[in-house]
Amino acid sequence: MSQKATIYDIAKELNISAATVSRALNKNPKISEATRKLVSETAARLNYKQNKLALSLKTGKSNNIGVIVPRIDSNFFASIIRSIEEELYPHKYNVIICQTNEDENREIDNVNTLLNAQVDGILMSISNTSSENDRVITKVLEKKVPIIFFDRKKNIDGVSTVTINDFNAAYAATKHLIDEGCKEIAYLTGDRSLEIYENRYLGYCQALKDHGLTLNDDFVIRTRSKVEAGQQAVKKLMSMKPKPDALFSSSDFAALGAIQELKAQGYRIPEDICVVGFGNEPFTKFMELTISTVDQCTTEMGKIAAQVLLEQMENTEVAIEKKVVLNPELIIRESSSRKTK
Amino acid sequence: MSQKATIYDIAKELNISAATVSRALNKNPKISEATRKLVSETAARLNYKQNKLALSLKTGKSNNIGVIVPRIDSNFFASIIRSIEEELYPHKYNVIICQTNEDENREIDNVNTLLNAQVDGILMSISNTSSENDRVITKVLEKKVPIIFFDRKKNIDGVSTVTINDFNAAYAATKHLIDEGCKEIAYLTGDRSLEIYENRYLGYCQALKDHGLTLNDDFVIRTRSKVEAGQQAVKKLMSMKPKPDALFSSSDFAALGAIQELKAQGYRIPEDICVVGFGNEPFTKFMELTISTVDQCTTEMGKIAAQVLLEQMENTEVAIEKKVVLNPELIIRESSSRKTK
DNA sequence: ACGTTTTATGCAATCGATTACACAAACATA
DNA sequence: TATGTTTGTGTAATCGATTGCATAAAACGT
Repeated sequence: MSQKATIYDIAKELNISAATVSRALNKNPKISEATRKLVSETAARLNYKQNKLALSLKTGKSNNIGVIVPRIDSNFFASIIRSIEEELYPHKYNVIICQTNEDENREIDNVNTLLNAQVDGILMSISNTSSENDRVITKVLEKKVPIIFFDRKKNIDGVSTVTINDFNAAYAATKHLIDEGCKEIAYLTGDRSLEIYENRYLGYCQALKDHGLTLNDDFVIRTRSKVEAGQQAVKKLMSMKPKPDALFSSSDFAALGAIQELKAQGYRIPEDICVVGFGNEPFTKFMELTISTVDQCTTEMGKIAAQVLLEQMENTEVAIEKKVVLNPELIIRESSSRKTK
Repeated sequence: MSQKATIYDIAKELNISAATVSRALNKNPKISEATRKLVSETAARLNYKQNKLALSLKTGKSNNIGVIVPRIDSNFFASIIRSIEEELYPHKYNVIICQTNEDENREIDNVNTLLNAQVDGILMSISNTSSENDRVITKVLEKKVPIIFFDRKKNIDGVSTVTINDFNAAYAATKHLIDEGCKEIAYLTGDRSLEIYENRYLGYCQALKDHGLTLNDDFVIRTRSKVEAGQQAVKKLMSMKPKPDALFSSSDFAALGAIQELKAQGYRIPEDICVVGFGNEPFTKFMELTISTVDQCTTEMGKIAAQVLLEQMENTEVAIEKKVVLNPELIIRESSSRKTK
């Protein structure tokens, strides 16, 4: 009986037309008070729920937006997604999430799925830099579906981006280490084909240069964002001569692994070697030895990305291209504070 | 030009009917090879994407499922959601996420929004126990939309659930503390109007009883899942006489706060007091002093919840009610290991 | 009492895809 | 040659809601 009621069911029940029911439910002033009341009572009685699919088909607006990230079970992305959902909720948009697992094919598939689903916009943190990828993004733009990159971006005409200033962040972190008296600063980098990692690398290099230190290529180690990878990196680094007296990691997880391995090898932190991570993962402030890191303003990033998207969805005609760059904050904690010790 | 192409655009282009185009795209064998080729070429050229909204309206299946959680930026929920998405992805379902922030009205609103959006099923971790809530769930069931509770459930006829055995977990944790020689075991509890917390409490009580210890009500403290709350609780507990010699917390965060405060007060862990948390948050194994905790098998929970939902979506007629209970694992680490020390 | 507004409602097209049914053309069979 | 069968397409209805246009009924003016 109660299954899914439509406006036709209500219309039949009351012997009126579906058009009248539709108008009554939408509080169209042309409908008499008496009818409106009858309709809304009947709707409630039949457990009527408006079918948004039908509405979307008619209006061409699904009120769904898609979010594509490498994975959601990382504090960074989870926090951004939370923020996006919070920002979009009052505007009645639903959030569809897709994970790529850093897989190019899945990324492309996700974009196509979202287009098929007729999302009104896409928020995306890209995970690879292939040109096949570019082609898909271009198709999105051709369909006038606004798309916005956050954090991990790529420069494509017409795509707005919301990122942090990775260069400045890395520069500040490196300078901080120099200020603490470190001279042999190693750097654990992520995949530099991604802009964020390239920019962090450049910030690191520039800070060294500006302070009269020379870049030692052996001190730059490609490290996955894993505890074990940090441990490995330290094993390699501490067998070099000279040894580093500071470590800047583009990942908090690698920084943690590094710290664990350093301690295991008997080094004192920050006395013998200072460590700074990146990401402000929750654990960095929970540790016995709190870890210095860079906060990536996830809440703000999600919020602003959503806002920029909202703007563009209202303004489908003009393709405004916005490039928002947030300024991340260097959080200095025990792992790199020699002076206050 | 390229905006959104429909099968009608393709039909016009080739001077054939939309029906033929539809059949060709669906590889209907009645369509000649020649036509099929022409159609798919034209579709590609026009950047055609099937409009799933129209399809969904026709078939009554949206291929979207909704996930409702208190918030997604917690490791627990993020990890479950990841698992759900991974499980549903091969089945071509999209995941719409909703956060309640533990707010009853928002929870109800989310359910209604999902119904309006015509989701094919709902996965939900409830955050309150009002009866208004019950009524809404009942309406979902009337519409034959399968709904499944995970972790935080509520007993409602026709609703399948996937949970962990909180009673056993708490029992095992408490017994472990007893085995370590603890006799005055305090317990930090969450909101006991939620089943999970009530069951953990009962497990704790039963373990005490079975081992000849008496329950001391003063040792049971309502504590939010926050570091600060754990600190507060310890301040209260350690000023009692007798003091506890063990602490079982229903939250890892509270356990962490407790440990910090205990150390600040000069207590040794686990020598003076043992601590066990709950949740297996990432930081528990990263700490200098690793924290014993209960793993809630998030990956499995998400996976199984998704599987149960898939089953029920295929079987809309028969309302199978499944109650899956996973067995969580007690992970013993340094914060409660006296013997191995 | 008759034209003119106003008010409230119905009709029918539309959004984009699917599909039962109909049917023409080509080919096979008797 | 007449009839049956196969093959490939087209016609039109359908999913559920909205909305421009038409119109009947009521209210009003003179």
